[in-house]
Amino acid sequence: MKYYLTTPIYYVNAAPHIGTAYSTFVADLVKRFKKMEGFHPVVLTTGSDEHSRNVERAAKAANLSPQDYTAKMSAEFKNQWKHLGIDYDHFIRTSDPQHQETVRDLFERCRRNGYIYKGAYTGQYCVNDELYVNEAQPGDPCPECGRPTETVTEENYFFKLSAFQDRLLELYEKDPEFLKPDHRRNEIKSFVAQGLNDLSITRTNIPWGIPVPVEGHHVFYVWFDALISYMTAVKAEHLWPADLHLIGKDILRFHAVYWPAFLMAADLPLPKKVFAHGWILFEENKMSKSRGNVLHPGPIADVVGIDALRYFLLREVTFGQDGSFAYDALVQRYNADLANGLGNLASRTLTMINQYRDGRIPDSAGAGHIADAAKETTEQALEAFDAFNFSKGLEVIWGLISIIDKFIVERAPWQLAKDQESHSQKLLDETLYTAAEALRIVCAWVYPVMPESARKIWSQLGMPQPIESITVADLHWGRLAAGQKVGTVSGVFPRLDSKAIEKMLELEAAERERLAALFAPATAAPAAPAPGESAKISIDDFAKVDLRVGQVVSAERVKGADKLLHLKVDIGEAEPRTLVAGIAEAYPPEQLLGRKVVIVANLQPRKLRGIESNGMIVAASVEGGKPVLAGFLEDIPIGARLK
RNA sequence: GCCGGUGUAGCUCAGGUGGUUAGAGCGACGGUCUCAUAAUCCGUAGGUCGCAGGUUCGAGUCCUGCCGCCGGCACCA
Repeated sequence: MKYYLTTPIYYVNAAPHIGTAYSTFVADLVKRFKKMEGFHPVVLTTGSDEHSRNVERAAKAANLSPQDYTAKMSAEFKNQWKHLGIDYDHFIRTSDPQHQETVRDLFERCRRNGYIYKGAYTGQYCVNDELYVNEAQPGDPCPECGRPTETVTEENYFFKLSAFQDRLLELYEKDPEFLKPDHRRNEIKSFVAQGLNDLSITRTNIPWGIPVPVEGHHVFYVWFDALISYMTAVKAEHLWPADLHLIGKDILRFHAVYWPAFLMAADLPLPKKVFAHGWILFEENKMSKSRGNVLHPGPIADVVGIDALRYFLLREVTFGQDGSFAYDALVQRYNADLANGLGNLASRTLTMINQYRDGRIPDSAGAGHIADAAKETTEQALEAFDAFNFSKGLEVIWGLISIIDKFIVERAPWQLAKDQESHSQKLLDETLYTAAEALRIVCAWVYPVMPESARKIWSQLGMPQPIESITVADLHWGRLAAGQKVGTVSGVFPRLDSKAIEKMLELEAAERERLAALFAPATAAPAAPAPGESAKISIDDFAKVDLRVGQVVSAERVKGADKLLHLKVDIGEAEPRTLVAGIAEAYPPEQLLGRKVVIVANLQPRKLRGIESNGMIVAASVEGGKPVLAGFLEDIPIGARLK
């Protein structure tokens, strides 16, 4: 039976980081595990999502054509995955020519079934997130990224998403396996239950995209073209539907709502499962470009090894929930679990076989209670891995390592070796066989998570069969052949010292420089404004903004809104200005009383929650962080203008 | 504001349908063996099980209220 799984098709506006690597590591693990379980073929698709106005602009900023820019970016992804040992089968680029055909086919199918219509859209659009902001006013910032939205008016094709509300709800209800983890399914259920709006799926005036059939000047909306790449990749092999889409929680809605609706509309089979994992935080904080705390997998892998990074992420983070990466936690877990645990067990077991049995696996059935423990371990680990609960599975497997270590101490083979009595020698045989056989089983279990390290231990055990071909049958006790010659013993996980962290920090800094250089605008080119950056303005432009010093005279929360404060600010006019500011989460109202703040005095009035806001309070903010108000160190009279 | 989740030893977390002294791993401390990567193994850790009530012979385990944290939606920057 085949098994087809996918990673997200990664958006090419940033180089791969530890978050994208995480998704991809898990996909690689699942692929190897499913192979062990006997699925055939097991096929993994990854790729790059390359269309959109934003990509087009980024390309322009780098003084490259979209083709060249995306080629460079997708090559970077491919290089990273190669460097990280990812065993993927297909790398699909949404700009691949064969992909156009699939997209058009999907569109035609939907249209033939009556789920596409032409309509006009006027509204706010965020270039950065490819997002239409339905209820936004002109000039409003994007709810996702905070960048200003742009007003667009387009005649577009719409997808009748609203027609699928019931069928989607029925899907979630009838097939709980479709969407995991459970709490994500509940979120999506309540989202869909609130009602769905039709979706504009084409764009005009963007040359960089897949042209809509017949309509030369339309291209497809990036999500309409991206999701279907999962099908393009395996069209020739007829592997659709996918058995698993691994995604991050940030793109859940596209995969759990839009995607199945598109497929329903086209009369195509639905994927079997969508699993949304959480984010990898850096020491409890969200990683983001603007915070400058994005970590990359290469520098970490170069110091501790790819496998150790994989192990850490999978063991430390409960799959499906957010998890935290920290250098010291990585080093600690490496030393405790890999060096002292698995590495040391392999080392002591193989060394004893060399010393006491001349490097040959002794003839014995092994100790029964350890065989039982191994069987129990396998059962529990299988259950955990099948449920995508990798941290639990690894915990169970490490439990067996602990049992063997204890068993070795109880039997004290170094004592038995001194006694030439046949009883002792037989017990020594049994002890060594037991340890080696249990190690073999642990090693087989470790393979999907840490392929290279498992391969090393496997070969040190002298196993004739390549580890890539093992199956669940190899997890049974007694498959280790007596008389087999073990290989040369060498440490698989050398202990790390504190210098490892310094080294990783150094390499991370170097990696950031490399990536910055790679994606920097070409030096000779005139610097076009990139998204998030600002174009230069003249002093006259600046003079248009009336910034004033004001003093807060009253502040209260706006009922029914978490983030809004209703403020009255004295800026030296007859009456204090009334304004509404989204700073309630950062500043309790009483803390603001009497505070001097900076106000944009000539902003167009706007009603928020029924209160007319006449101006704006100036605050600095970072993505995902709370706003911080601008203020003055010296005293300054109310009403003073900033210029 | 609405909906959902969650709050247990320094850290990460287990603790179906309520029942003797609340557990594991890691870290820390003490001890031990010597095959092994100063590893292993053994022992110790006295934690108001968020707070306050309630049901019950008996509650981390059920109910109510409150507080904190997280997520989704709304709202918003």
